[in-house]
Amino acid sequence: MRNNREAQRDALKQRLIDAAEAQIAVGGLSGLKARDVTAAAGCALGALYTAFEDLDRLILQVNSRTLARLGAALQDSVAAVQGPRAVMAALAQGYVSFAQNNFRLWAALFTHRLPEGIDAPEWHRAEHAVLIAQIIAPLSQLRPDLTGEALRQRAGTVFAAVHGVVMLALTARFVGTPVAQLPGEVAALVEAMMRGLEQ
Amino acid sequence: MRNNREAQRDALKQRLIDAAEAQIAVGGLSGLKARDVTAAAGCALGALYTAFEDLDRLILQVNSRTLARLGAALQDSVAAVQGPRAVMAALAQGYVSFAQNNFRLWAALFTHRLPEGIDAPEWHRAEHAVLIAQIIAPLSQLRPDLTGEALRQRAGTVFAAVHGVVMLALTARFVGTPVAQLPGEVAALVEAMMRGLEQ
DNA sequence: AGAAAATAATGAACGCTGTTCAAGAAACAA
DNA sequence: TTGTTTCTTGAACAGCGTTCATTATTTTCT
Repeated sequence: MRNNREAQRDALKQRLIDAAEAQIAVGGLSGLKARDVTAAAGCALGALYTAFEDLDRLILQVNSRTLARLGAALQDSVAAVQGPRAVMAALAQGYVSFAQNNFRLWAALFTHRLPEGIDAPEWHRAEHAVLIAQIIAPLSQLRPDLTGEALRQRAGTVFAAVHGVVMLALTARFVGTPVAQLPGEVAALVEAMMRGLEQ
Repeated sequence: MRNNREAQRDALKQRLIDAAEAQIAVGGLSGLKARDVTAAAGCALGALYTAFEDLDRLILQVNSRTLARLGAALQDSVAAVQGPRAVMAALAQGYVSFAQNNFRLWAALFTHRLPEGIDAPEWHRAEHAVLIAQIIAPLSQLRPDLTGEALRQRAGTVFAAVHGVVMLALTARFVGTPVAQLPGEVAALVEAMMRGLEQ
């Protein structure tokens, strides 16, 4: 039965990803320990390295899940919203909420680095599109002159600007908006960008 | 001679900070190793812990230097510039340049975290004001209605937005503006924000 | 000046980390 | 069943930050 083998292997992988996700959610990326995660998954220490190349690749899987959940959350946030400006505002607030409610998993998306010289597989690279995908439609309504790569790039800049405000507010301890004012400041930023970006 | 003791102690501290700065500049925060830094500073491993409480506090000193240099660089970038919009644009470009030319030291400012539960001393906290200080004057010209804490907060948001774009462009490998387009995208963002922020 | 006390420098040793690998167990093929 | 392949195991390894008894130095006292 080859099925049995592969099934058990996949089950182990899932248990490891589950355990790693739980551990990151509680203690952040630096709280993820090989010994703890294998203990929680109910396997030996060495088994981790039969399922994944190393800890970094396991983190990749966790980040992959987080990106999927983030994409879904953003989609939900614009489900009942009409008009490009309102969509942008809703997306920004959805992003703020997700970052707050999934703080350590969200932070792991941006703080994790593969070892020098190794880059992430293409499928994972592609998953990051969810961060920008939903910005493109409303942006192109506001700026019909932008198309293709230029549009995509401007969408990336809009995302990065909002992300910067959220990131500094939630993680930097010296600069950054107080969390209580975060939704308001993000709203103001998005509105200003939209007004300014309109031709 | 109490002077001699203190002088030698201070000299050791300086050598350690120098060595740590050099090491971070080359290999990033994760490239900073206690054994390497003490070897480069010409002292024993244990001596580091007579000069600083731990490696984190040594990094704090390096970040302190970087912030001072960044502050000076921003000041230089607006030295011969007139008008609030032009000052904002110059500050943003100065920030982009500094981040590019001092990449790993700049990144250390935002990636370093003290151990959970320990927060940075007030003097270091205060040093981060340089990131926002120069934004306040031109912003208050564009928005005379904003004063005091509200003005300072909006300045923080403007900084965070620019920082986000620079950060994602230089460090995130999946999203973010290509470095070649970074100055242009930042310029567009700042202009849009300024246009949008004007009442 | 020399002796005593206080302080700093030293590097082996500790505990923790991610990762490996020889040995054993389990699953498959004959 | 028997032989072969595959996976699992956890002790062992190398590297890390940090500590601490020991040694060396500097300062203070007489």
